[in-house]
Amino acid sequence: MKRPTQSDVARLAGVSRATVSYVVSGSSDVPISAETRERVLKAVSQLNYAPDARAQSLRSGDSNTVGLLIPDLHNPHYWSIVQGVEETVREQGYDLLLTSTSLDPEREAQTLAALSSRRMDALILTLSFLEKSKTALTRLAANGYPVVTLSNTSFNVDAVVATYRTATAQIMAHLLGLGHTRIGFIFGVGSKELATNRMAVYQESLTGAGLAIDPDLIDYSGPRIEDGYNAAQRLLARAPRPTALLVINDWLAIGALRAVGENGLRVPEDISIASFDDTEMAAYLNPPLTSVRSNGHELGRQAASLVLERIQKPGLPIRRVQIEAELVIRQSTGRERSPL
Amino acid sequence: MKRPTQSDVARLAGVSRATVSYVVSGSSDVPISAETRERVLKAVSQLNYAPDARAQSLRSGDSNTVGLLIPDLHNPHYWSIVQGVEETVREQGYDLLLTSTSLDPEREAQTLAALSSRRMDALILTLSFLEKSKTALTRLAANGYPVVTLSNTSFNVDAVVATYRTATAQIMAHLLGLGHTRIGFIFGVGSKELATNRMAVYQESLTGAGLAIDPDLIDYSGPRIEDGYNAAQRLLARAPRPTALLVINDWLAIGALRAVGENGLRVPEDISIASFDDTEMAAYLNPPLTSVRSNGHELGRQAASLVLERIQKPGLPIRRVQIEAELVIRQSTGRERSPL
DNA sequence: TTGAAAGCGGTACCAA
DNA sequence: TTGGTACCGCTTTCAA
Repeated sequence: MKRPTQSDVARLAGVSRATVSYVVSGSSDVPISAETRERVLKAVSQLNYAPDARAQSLRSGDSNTVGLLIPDLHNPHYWSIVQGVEETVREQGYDLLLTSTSLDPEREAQTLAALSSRRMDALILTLSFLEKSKTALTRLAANGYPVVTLSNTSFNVDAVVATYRTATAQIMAHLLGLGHTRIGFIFGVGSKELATNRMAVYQESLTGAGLAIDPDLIDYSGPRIEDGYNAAQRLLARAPRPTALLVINDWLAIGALRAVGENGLRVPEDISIASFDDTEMAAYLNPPLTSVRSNGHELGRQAASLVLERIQKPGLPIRRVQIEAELVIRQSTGRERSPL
Repeated sequence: MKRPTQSDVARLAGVSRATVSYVVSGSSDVPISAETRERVLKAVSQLNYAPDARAQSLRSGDSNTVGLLIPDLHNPHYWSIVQGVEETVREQGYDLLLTSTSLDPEREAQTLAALSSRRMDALILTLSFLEKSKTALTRLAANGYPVVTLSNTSFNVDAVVATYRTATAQIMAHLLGLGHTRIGFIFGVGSKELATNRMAVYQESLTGAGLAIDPDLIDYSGPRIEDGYNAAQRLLARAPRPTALLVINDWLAIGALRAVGENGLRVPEDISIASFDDTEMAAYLNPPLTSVRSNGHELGRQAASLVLERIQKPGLPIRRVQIEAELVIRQSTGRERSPL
């Protein structure tokens, strides 16, 4: 049993396909007699007809769909981005095509190409492998196709970027100010290209304070919550152990928090923990997490707005929205006073 | 600057459109001379041509897209479902169209209708408002369209359901066995239709133990983390306060955990907390959460597999996969011993 | 081995 | 106020 088409409706109502189209689309500029409209509508509901969005899209040129590429569905920070995007595009009558690359560089490039086939009205990308995806991206954006990236790229497309420089300097100053001199860094990021400036500021702050950079205190882990746990375990096994842990995101910080607890250490009395993202749960953890707020939800909303606006006005110049991350101090950081 | 079409490639390569189609699709059953293929491929890359997926879909009948409807993007449980689905469909070469209804009954029904227009190859639905969405759903599934629901419905479609009965009875027995007689229930669920059996078992267990059902101990809250926090605050304000809190999901449990902490109570010494879902973070919270595992990731995978299989074999009988939720006891529950 | 042409299900212009 | 029809970009017979 096939789905009914416009023709089926037309036949049943005894009108032409054009008339069905007029009635169904409700275009007010084509006058249709009340009587005809009635008949068509009856046929529509009788057959349970719904126009084929693909055909409409093919003909009209737009698909009412926005594509979103996310590196990793495990990280709550990305969820909040998705939320922001989904909300915003939906408000404007668009649907969301979601793709994740599972942090696989090959897949990221492939996916970019695949997305191009779908002729969506716009694309929102949180790229992880900038170098690798460069060609595909520039190709996509070449003809003024609405694309916005949420990564700190230098590509010639609209961008919404969270800038971590200042906030990272602040969190380091905060920790240093509390007397911490051995600050571990759990750097579990999908691709190192991504958070380089946070790493840079971490190191600058250390040397700026006259401290040496101890490679043993930097742990490159995976992106899963247990990776954060394991990284923290490794770091805590150092002697002397770090008295503060900077964690690349809240998700891993949860794992770190657990590891710390299992080692019989209290936060913040024995060890301080600070992280990035400040996702919704950060304030509710035990203890509430000191975190650098990057506000994924807002990033998502901004990105969606930008790209939706570009659909309307293709002539717009390239825009670059900076959202300053902001340090939120809670109870997971405190004065250094552990005997070691 | 428009995107190049098949015709453009054909013209540049000096062949017919059909030939381009053959080469691009790489269909081995149509022999193409190496020389021609070469020419076409060169034209393709020169023009940067990518076939229009909408046209392909319109013509060939399938869209390689699976739709997923989720009630609430805030709840991590749903995220794990999304993950499972996304992974699975992607493995099979499908894309994912994600829609959330933000727990709005009207939107749920509308969305269902809208999804129907898109002629996706299959639909995976986690409905919240069963009664309200009934018509739209049955209409959708009417013609053997591949639909699977993750809700405990009686509709005549494939279903993957987590059954909570046994596990809920177990968790109640667990709490009761620990000596708790005042067990609060934070019931922050999008739609009450959904978790009725958990509520039923909660009440049955109470009466089964010779305990009265105290309506003051049941808090109907919202689905956000702060709703869990507020609900717990309200419950803790009762006199005498509950000595255990059963929370409808991990997300709200995080909020509850915080509220408990702010009241100066220790978990589990002063109060026990147990919840549902056992999302990834449950084991890492402080203390690790006793939770009923419903395994969203697995639910998502199963649902996707089911529906993908149905695409292949439309004749399959309706299937109903039950996944038994399973009690995972951790450190957030302990013996009742508070002086009150 | 390649090309011509008929659709897939709509939209929108032009005529009637 | 309604109908005829060209076309969106592709796939797939059928012929050549």
